[in-house]
Amino acid sequence: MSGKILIVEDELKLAELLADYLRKGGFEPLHVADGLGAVPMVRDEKPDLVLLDLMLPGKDGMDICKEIRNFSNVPIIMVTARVEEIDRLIGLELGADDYICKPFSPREVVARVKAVLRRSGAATIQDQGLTLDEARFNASLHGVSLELTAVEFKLLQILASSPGRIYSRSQLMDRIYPDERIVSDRTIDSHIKKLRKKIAEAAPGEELIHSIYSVGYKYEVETQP
Amino acid sequence: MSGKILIVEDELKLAELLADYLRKGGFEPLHVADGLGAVPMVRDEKPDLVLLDLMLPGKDGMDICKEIRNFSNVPIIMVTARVEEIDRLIGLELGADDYICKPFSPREVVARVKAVLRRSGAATIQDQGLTLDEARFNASLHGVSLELTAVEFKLLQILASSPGRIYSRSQLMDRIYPDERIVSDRTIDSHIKKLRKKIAEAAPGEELIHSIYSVGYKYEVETQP
DNA sequence: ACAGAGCTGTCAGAATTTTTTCCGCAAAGG
DNA sequence: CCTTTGCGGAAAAAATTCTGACAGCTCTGT
Repeated sequence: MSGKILIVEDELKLAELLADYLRKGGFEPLHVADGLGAVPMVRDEKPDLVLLDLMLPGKDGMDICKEIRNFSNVPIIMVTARVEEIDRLIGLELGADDYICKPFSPREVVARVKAVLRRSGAATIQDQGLTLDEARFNASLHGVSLELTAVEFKLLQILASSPGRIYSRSQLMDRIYPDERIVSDRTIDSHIKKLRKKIAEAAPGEELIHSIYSVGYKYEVETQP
Repeated sequence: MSGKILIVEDELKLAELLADYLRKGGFEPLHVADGLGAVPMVRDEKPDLVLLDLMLPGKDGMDICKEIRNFSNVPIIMVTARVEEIDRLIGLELGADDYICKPFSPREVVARVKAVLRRSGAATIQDQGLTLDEARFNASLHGVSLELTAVEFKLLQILASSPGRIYSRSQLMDRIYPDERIVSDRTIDSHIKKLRKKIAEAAPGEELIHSIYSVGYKYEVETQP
C-alpha cells in the first residue's frame, strides 16, 4: 500500500512529524502550509488522500473540503483541535471521510490513513449485479459486458461509487473533466442516454440511473417490496 | 432507510449506553450479546451498520467480520480494547471500515457511526419520524419515502429545521428563491397543499405542517395529551 | 497520409414534470 | 355580518429532461 498524501497544515513542526511517520509507513507525503494553496495542489498533484487541518490561515478548512469535493472524490481526513467539534462537522455533511482529534499520536494517524485508503482505494466497484473494474476498463452487469466508452465508464463510476447519492450535472462535469473545460449541460444528458441504452440492452427492464428533476442524476438499484 | 445499527457487544451496560446514545442520534439500535448470533442477525435484519466488539464469547470478532464480509458489504466498525491492537487489525485487512479504541466516549462512537454511514447515505435532519437527507434528496416519514419535488423538499427543509417556528410566506419565498423572483403569495399555499397531501399519504392522520392565520406556516409534530 | 469507424459535444423540438396562477368556497376574525 | 385568509381542484405557464440527428474529432489500420 503506497500513495501520495497531501498534508494541509500550518504548524510546520507538526507537518514534518506527520510527514516523517507517513514516509516510514510507506507513503509519499506532500505538504502545503496555507489554505489557499491546498485546492490547486489537489488539482495538480492528485494525491491519494488529503490530511486537512481545520484551523488554517488564509482559508477555512471546511470551505476547502467543500471545494475539493466539487471536483474530486479523493479521501479526506479532517484534523481538528477539539472532540466537540466533530459533531458539528458531521452535522455540516462536508464529505470528509474521517476525523482525527488533536492531540493524536502519529501512529494513529498512519493507521487511519491506511484504513481510509483501504476502503476507498478499491479499484473495482461491486454493487448488486454491477461490476466496474477500473484497471481493466471493463463494466459488466450480471456478467454481461457493457462495452462502455471512456466518458460513459467514468460517468457510471462516479455515480455508482455512492449509490443513492445525487450528483448535479456540474458536479459530474467537474469530475469527468479534470481540466476546467466548459461543455453544455446537455452533454451529460447525452451520455446518460447512451449509458442507459447500453444498460437496457445488457439487462432489459433494469433501471440503474435515475434522474431527479431539477437536481441531477443518481445510481440506484430498484428495490422491489 | 433511517439507520439500523447492530451492536455486537457482550457487556450489557455498555451496549445499553451505546444504544441510548445512538437512539438520541436518530438511529435505531439493535443488540446481540454473543458472537454466534451476530451473523444471522446481520442476514435477517440487514442493518445499515455494525458495531462489532472484538472480544466476544462464543466467537472471535475477527472471524465474525470475515463471515459477514462473505455475504454483505455492510459498514463495520470494530471496537477494540487497546490502541496497539489497531495496527495488527489493519495488517489483517479484515475489511472493517473503522476502528474505535476503548475506552471511548459514546458521543465519539455516534460521530464515527455518522461519518462511516455518510458514505452510503447521510441524514441531515432527523426529527421524530421525519428524515431529510439532502445528499440523496430524499425525505421519508416513518420509513416511507415522500417523493418530494425540489421546491417541496426545500420548503419542508426550511420548516423542519426549526420545529415550532413560524415562517411568513415572504420569508419562505425569500429562502426558496435565491434570486429575488416575484411570485404570488398563493404559490406557497399551493406547495404547502402538495406537501401536506404527500405527508398524509405516507402517514395518515399525522399533521406536521400547521397554518397560523394571517401569519404563516410552521412545522411541528402533534403531541398527544 | 487517408479513409473509415466510433466517440463527443451540440442543438432543437417533443415529452414530461413541476411550478405558478386562478377561482370558488369555507373558515376565521373582528 | 362582512372582510380577510386559507384550502382544494384544475388549468395555464414554465422549467427540465429526453431523443434523434449531426458535425467535428480522435483513433486505427492500411
